[in-house]
Amino acid sequence: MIQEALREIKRGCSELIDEERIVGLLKDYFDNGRHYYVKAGFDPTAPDLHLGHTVLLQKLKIFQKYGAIIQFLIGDFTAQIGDPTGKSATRKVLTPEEVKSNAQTYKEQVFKILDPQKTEVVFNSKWLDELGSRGLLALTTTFNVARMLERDDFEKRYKSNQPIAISEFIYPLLQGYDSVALKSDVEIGGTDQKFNLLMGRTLQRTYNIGKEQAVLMMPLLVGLDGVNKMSKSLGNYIGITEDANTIFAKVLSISDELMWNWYELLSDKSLDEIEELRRGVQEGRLHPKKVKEDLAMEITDRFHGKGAGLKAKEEFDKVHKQNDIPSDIAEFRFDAPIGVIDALFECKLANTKSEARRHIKGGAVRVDGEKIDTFEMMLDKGEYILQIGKRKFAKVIV
RNA sequence: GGUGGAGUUCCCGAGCGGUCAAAGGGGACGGACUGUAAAUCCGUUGGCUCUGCCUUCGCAGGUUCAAAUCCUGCCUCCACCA
Repeated sequence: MIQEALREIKRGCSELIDEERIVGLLKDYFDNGRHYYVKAGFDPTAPDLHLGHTVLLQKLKIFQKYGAIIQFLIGDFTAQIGDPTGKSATRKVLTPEEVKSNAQTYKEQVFKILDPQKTEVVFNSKWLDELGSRGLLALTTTFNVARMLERDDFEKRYKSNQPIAISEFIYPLLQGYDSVALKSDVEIGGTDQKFNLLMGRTLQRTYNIGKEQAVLMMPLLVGLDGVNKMSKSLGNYIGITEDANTIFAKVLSISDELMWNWYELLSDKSLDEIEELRRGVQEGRLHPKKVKEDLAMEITDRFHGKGAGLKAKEEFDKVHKQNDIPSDIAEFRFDAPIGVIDALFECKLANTKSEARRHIKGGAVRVDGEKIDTFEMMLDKGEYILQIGKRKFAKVIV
């Protein structure tokens, strides 16, 4: 029982520190029904979650299955500093209203995965505000610069004479202090958080709270491009509030190779089931596309309710396999005959008229399914289906 | 506070008086091939009333027939020294 739980907990993780501690917690839960606390911190500056964030959420869900109470920490105080992951050090300070509204958004999105009954949403300003200068000073004396520089990012910047703000040194301390205040038993986070996560252990020891949190690190989800980590700024992401058809289509667009990684990190399927799928594909019994569709449907269902995935798949097949037009394309009406180029522009299929021309020249434009090769075509009274490429459609009524 | 360097089209990065809407790469978008996958190959990548015209090379002026390229001032970023 414990072994099975442990296996699920470790699934996909890149590193687990203090496995014995986890085993102990699980044992206590199975034997005595005692709950324990698993902490995960989130930044309130970016309330829109994408699939990358859900890797952690999936993991938290598994913990909930095995007796954990989740401490869903919203770092409203620490957001004022900004985690020093190499980017710009200064950040916009959020107003309390903004934090509140972002937190609300979080809750709505997060509870699509987590069980609210087993989750506590907490804000670190609660105890960090109270800490005061005195407390902060005390906190800083527990650590020293040399050790702070052990952190990869700091070390690199220090050696290459890049600036490091003092406040950036404070950040890991505060995050670690969160674990002291919350008395967390486990903290999970991305691999990029290793230093901060370990700080929680160190400080729990320093402050003598009688336990040291285990640390579970998850790899960063690789984005749609198959190369970089999923991030909004790189545009290789799937937002969990995106519509069902988009989510489905985006998942289906990842490479077969990446699919297995996503299965491990995002699917509710057991490791055995996934292994079986993999073998099936290897032996040619299963078409990789079919396997990927299942994953796409599972993920779509997760955010849009059961059945949404299947619907999205049907819509997808309708558009692509049968070369049919989608069922919900935008309609545009014009009072007078209009040239194709203007029509493409007005229907927003092309951002500029020059772009419209280029697409025609490149053979990408179809009117009612017929490829056109002239700029001069006029759309007289009637209905037309305009199309650029395979997926951009518009209906024109003159 | 002092000294030196840099700001180019979505990004990186060449260009250093005309042949520059600006090399090359990346990304993006289109085409072929497929499973609208990946990989690969090809094309496009400032705007428009499109064989031409207009606006772009940090900002503002100036020199010149002609400037991204030269000069002046300003702004911003960075490095080194203090």
